[in-house]
Amino acid sequence: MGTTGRVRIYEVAAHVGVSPTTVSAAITGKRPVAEATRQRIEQAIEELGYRANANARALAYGSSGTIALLIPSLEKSLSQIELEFVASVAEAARSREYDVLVSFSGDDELALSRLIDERRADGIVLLEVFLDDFRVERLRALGFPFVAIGRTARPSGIDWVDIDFERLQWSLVSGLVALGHRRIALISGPYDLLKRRYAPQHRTHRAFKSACTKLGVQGDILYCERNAEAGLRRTAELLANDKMLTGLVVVNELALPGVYRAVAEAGLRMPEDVSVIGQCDSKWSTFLVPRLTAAQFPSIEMGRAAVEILADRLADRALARRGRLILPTIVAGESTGPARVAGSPERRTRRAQGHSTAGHARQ
Amino acid sequence: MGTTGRVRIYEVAAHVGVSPTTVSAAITGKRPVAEATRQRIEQAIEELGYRANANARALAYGSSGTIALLIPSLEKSLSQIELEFVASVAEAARSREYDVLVSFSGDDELALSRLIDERRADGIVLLEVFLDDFRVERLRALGFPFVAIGRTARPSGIDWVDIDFERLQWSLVSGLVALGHRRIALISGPYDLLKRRYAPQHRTHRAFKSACTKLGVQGDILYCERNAEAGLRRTAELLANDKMLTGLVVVNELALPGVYRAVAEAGLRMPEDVSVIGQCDSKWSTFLVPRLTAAQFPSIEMGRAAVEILADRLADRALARRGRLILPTIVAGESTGPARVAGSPERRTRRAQGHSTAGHARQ
DNA sequence: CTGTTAGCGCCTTCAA
DNA sequence: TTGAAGGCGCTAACAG
Repeated sequence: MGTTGRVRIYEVAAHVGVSPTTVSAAITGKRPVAEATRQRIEQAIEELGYRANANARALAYGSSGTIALLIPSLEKSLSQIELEFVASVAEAARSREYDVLVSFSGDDELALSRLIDERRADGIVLLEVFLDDFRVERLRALGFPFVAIGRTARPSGIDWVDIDFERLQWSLVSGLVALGHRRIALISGPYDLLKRRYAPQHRTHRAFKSACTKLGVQGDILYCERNAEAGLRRTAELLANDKMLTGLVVVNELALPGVYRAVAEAGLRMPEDVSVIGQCDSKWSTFLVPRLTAAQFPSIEMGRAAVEILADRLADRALARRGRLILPTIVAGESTGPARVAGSPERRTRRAQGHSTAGHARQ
Repeated sequence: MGTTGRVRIYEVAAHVGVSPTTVSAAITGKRPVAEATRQRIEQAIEELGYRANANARALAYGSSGTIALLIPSLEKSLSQIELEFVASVAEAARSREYDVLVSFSGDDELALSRLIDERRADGIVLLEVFLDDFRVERLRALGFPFVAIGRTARPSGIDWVDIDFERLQWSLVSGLVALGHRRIALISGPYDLLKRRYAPQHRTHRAFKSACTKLGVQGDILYCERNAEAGLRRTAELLANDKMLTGLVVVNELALPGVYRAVAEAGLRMPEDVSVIGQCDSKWSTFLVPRLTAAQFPSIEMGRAAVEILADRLADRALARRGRLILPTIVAGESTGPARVAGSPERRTRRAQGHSTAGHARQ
């Protein structure tokens, strides 16, 4: 089946004794075909193993049945979160009969041009959006169908899917505060990204600060490169400089392993001495729970939603622009309050006592 | 630039005052064009923002400038390793001016047909190869260009890139034995995959057994589903049933977190009581070292090699078939010999003593 | 209901 | 060195 060298629609037509047009009609269903002929055509297609050439069809249709996933690499390494998007978008696209072109682009200008001007994709799913994003502006100006995962400062005119940062940070911070934590820190991405107005970071910071203010606790922000080494080094500094700190909110997935180790190497226990909440992919969280409370990044849900919106738009240009906020699921680990009442310098003294953590003994 | 609605080669030709043929010639360079005209053409292309329609070009050329990455999902979840392939293949392909179509296929028959019969891709990179693989057979029968990441039982007639399992297992097992371990286990994937003749698993088992035999140590094999929960449960059973076990070789990346936790929850220390060597992605290994010795899975190197071979073949059909073995880099953690001389039942007694692991105290 | 004609946008003969 | 004509394989518009 389909193992044949080169079967065109002409071969099928000749085999049945009709014109190529009729075969085309039978396949696309865009015009009526007599039941008898349609059956003979279908049989011939089966026998000859015919499949329409996608390029010829794309040329005739003016569209390629392909959506592109544009992933600018912020730095060299990809987080698990970003990679999960690929899988979820690919799967969602497949169920709607779209192919997926991935573009890990360093040069967005060129990549966009390939996709749009060369007509390689009918629509685009955009990752890693900035508050001011030239890609978004350009796509909107062109009227090219796209969905942003993340959103610009004023996203009213576009389709997007994003995390509900406000509710997420409120939920995380208020959770720590309810447990008795009074001094917490946000371990974020590098300052450079913030300066470039990387949207998730901006919204996270604003939401974190806002939550801390409303709840009356001190919340500092630590900038940290997106890798484990930086996480280790920066967190070690943080813990050494601020002995009153008892709660960490980590939104830098790639740094998380380092944070984890820094806490351990400082002789502190999780969660008794320091409670850590991490926003990360579900695989990491599986690993880190029960010591960690994890906000599981909803890559799969977001990827699916993006493709759904994009496919709808490709099918019908008349839709209103859509935005969708998604709240990550929070998997509660063994978070507890600080071992001593926060405010006393007791936290670090436990270190000298050399207590055991074997077996993750609870209480 | 390139922001224009629809610029065809005709527009460029008209703008310059030559025929489309000449413009085409200037672009492809497949026939001489006067220097003066070529310059005017290039300027017009720049001004008008012209880019050749990829579908039309593909139709005329008979090839699409696209390679496909075919990723059968063995189970639901993708390991970090598999996902790294996507990134490395995409990057390598980009530098050779190929687009990458990803296909996370459940139904390979259909996916292959889309790619080959519908001419969506010029070549294929195949992941997750089995010893007998119908995809390989079919692609070979068709003479369709492809590179397998992994290899069939007798891969002489195909292009492939694979791990050097023999040398890897020898190196891992002999390393443990040199440290004094006499009883070790391989934590592998599920039995189902082995039965289906999943190639990496077969080769790993054979190499592991062979190394154990040559070195005169007992090496058992534990089958384990590819997720953290199974890793935890199965490893806990293993440790409980075999108190003499002191060394683990884990080739199941998705189970590794569970293995790690099982060791901790059994009250055993790594590496003093149990030495663990894991074959996993570099991000995991960053997290796990220093307690773990890691064989870093060379996804990036393999992805690059695959694209390189494939691109060469697409450029020139006359090449001899190529195979390439790659040996993972081994990052040595704190592996040590067993705490007591192997052979005595001492390993487990340490548990009752309730010693501390705080700060990963060395010695 | 079906066939003929024309065109999607590019490339490649073949003449000039 | 250049242009005109024809084709890649399919679909859309128009007759019949």
